[in-house]
Amino acid sequence: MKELAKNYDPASFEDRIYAQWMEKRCFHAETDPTKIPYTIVIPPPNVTGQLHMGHALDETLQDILIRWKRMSGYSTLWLPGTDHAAIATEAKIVEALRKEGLTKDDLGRDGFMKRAWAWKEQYAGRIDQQLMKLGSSCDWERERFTMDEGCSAAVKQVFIDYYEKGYIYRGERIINWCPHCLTSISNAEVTYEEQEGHFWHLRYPFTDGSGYLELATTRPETLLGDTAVAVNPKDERYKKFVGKMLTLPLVGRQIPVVADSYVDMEFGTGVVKITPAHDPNDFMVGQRHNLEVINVMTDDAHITEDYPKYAGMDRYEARKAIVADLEEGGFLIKTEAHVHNVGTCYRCGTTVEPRVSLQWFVKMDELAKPAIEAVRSGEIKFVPERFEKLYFNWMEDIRDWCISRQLWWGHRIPAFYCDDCGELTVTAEDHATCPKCGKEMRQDPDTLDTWFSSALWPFSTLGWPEKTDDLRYFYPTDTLVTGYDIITFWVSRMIVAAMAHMDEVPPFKHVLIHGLVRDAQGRKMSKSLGNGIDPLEIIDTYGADALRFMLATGNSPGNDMRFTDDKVKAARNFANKLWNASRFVMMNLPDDFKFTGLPENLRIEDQWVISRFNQLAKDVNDNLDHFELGVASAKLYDFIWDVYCDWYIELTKPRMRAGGEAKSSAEQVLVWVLRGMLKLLHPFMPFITEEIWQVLTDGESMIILEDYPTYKEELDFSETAANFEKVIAAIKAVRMSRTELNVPNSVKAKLYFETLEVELFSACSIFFETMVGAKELEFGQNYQFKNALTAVTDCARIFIPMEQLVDKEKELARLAKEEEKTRKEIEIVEKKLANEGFVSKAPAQLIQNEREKLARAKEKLAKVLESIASWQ
RNA sequence: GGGAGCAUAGCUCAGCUGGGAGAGCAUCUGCCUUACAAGCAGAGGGUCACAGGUUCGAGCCCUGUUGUUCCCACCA
Repeated sequence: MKELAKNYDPASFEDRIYAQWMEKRCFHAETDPTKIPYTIVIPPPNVTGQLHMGHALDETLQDILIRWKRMSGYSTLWLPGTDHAAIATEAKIVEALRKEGLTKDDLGRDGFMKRAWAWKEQYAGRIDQQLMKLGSSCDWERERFTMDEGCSAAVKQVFIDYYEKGYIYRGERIINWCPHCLTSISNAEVTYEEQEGHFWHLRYPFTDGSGYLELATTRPETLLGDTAVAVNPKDERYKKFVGKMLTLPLVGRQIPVVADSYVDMEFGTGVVKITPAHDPNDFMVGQRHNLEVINVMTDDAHITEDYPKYAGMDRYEARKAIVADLEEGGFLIKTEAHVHNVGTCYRCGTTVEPRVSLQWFVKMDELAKPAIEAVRSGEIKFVPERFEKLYFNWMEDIRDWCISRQLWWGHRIPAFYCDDCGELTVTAEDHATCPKCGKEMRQDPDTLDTWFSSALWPFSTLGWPEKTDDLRYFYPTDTLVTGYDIITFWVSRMIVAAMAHMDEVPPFKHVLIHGLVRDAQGRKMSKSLGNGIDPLEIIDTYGADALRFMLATGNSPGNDMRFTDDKVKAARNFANKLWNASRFVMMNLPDDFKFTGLPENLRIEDQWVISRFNQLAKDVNDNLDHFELGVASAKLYDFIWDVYCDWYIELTKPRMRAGGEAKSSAEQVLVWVLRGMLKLLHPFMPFITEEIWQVLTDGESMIILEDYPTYKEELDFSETAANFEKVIAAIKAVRMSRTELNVPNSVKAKLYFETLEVELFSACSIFFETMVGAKELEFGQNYQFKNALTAVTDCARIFIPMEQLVDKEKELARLAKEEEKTRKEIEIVEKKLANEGFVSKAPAQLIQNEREKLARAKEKLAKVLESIASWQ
């Protein structure tokens, strides 16, 4: 038999194991009608050159689920995400071009796209390298979909369909514009931050010279585009001014006073200047009052040529200049400090500029209805459930979705214009000729919001709109794994798209929501803070299994987790423990060892460990079924470390030394449990389990092709196991009194038992000899020792007579502590049983348990008291 | 302003439908017991934020309070 290397070194086998899975096509998805399909969707990796810990979490969770399902007999497929980070991607490429002294326009659209693809390929290798170990169950060969290769037909189809049904329209809207990225960004992509600014109180004079209105603004530079001043119609102070004209300072334009309920009478002076082109609310007021929309800024937020004095200044320079001019002209009353929220671009951090422009929109209210219903009816379930509220909040208050982006990297909008006659055509063709005048048409230069194509992921990747076998077999998918931060961006839109285009069949059944991975201080990992951790470095240091296990353990779905090195280290130590335990088992196997399964004659400790394992298999399957990955992995950790390593292996050591049947039966049980354990753990730590498995089975099989263990009725030995727990309790009690009294392990002593369980303990005498330094065991009643330690459990009193003097005070103190603990327990249980309400209403089984507990505690107390008395 | 989460050991967090307060790390004690010092055997440490309520019984359910984090909306 091969041997495991002396040291656990993940780097020495992880790559090799991965290559084997790929070579044997272990995760190749098949539309096998004899199997149940299990499809999983995970979010798009961000192809910007860096994989974040959040993606590592996505990959890990989905990989655990896939492996578990696969071993449980399902045909599995995962749909990895697309490259969604269009803005960031484009920005990176533009930046690279700039360094070469080039712009997008120098390359042209085709040249730019070529360049972008080359850039993407360059990073793809790195991303794959990182992803492969965490998301190793992905059949990359088959599942490589990209934004232009895989699903552009689907994107066009959906766009045209929406357009024909009237869900897509083109309209002038006030949108968030990023003057740095030069593109519109959706409301969801704007982050608000508090900034210290000023409140400038201004004076707008009436044209007829009859005084002025005072108003306040935080953005004086937008004054150039003012086309009205508004007051609340109910405001008695200003009622008489409604309809009068004002002269706009510095500009001289005549603007009306309008009445609109949008104005808050309580705030400021109750008078608001209206700039429809540069504020969303003002835009709406402007629409209600038919106000002119005057844009005063260029794409990159500089003042336009229309205002020669300020032309070319950026918005902040213009603000200074205008404030100075206002002051000079006597229009400035006062300036106050003011803290207000400013919208910034979530990508580059630039303050967004509300801006009127012609954009494409999807009308959402109708489309949202079936999507809301899909969750409401329970067809789609969020885990944990509370995130459904977030979903409903968003969907029920949904706004139209601006889908056009002024980027080149993305799906182009399939709309064409005729420059001659102004005709608009929407078509799937790459070129269009005008249906009216026959001229070549010009395609809309914009691209679609990347979430528009991402929203189609659950079916576009399966070949839709073609009716492929994959689509029939794997749709709808089972589970979506993602973080709560993109429920609104992506999850909601996938549901909407599927309900609209897949005959109202929801795209997935479960949405497993996980939290964010934060740094050790609990801060969000971000580039600007520089606190991001590269998963690849962690893998290099500790191994992929350790990182995976850490990510899956010790947290519950939807809650954020902090990333610390210590946690990864703990996971690595666990892997090391498993490695060494396996090594121990294997080095004790004879050369001609054949695994034949559980032997006929199981000893008590065998039944105990088998029964515990059986229960573990049941628990882990249950937990995984409920997406409780953290609980499942914690149970595996406890079983492997505590039950198997610290107890069972130790228990078998005397048998291994003894040889003969004792040894050979122990070998079979050790290997049986080890095999089962490896299989149960495999989804969580695939590499180490596969490596150990292959050595253990002489490379004859792969663990990923094995069946996942489940609960077996015939392996339930809970009664024997409960008995054996008594032995464990006794060993622990003896250990405790010995260590408390500082009796080293090397000091051997005879143990005297007072117990009714003579048979049980004498059968287990070997364990007392090897584990707590017992010379031999004797059973009897009414022992009297002058100089002995006592260990008390609820079914036995054990004396350990010592040759050297026992510290009487210490031993008495220890016993007193024991007495107090036991008395407390008795008190609690007695109180409970004395409670009439409890006895009459609690379940019978519980009452029975309490009675037994009381009896045991009383027995124990009696024994403790006896021991104390014997020292007097 | 609307909504949600969190508050449990020194730290990081588990605790699934209400039924004997847990883990890892840290601390202390004793061990190189030939699988493992990345280890072994033990110990100490918690009014489960606070106040009420429901219940025979509350870390868990309800109400309120405080602290904290996040999301959405608004902020002229």
